[in-house]
Amino acid sequence: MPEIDDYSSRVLDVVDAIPPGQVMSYGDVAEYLGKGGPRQVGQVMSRFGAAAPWWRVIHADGTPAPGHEAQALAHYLDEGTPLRSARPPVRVNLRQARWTGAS
DNA sequence: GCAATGACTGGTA
DNA sequence: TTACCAGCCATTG
Repeated sequence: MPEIDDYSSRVLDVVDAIPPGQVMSYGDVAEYLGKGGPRQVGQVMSRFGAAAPWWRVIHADGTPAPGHEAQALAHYLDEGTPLRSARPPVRVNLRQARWTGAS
């Protein structure tokens, strides 16, 4: 198990705070933290994503993490996340599902 | 210090 | 819709 540094810890904290049925883009998370960038968030998710609801963090175009599309889709259907496309390429409707930190 | 790399993004064709 | 490109930022060799 890799050690979790402070930045990664914050990223996971935000991801964990995303309510079911909603998502955030990598860029959104980075902007929310006010530090680093989308690539940094992605790197954290690749390392520690397993310890958080990674399927709620997707690309700006609504597509989930590569290599986990089927898993992500299963969670979306289970949580009722608004989908624009329920089959590959799987795409979440960010217009509705986007979570900015406001409850 | 430089170059390559990656679960990124937005624009253009 | 997909494909390619330039910009972006931290990590790694």
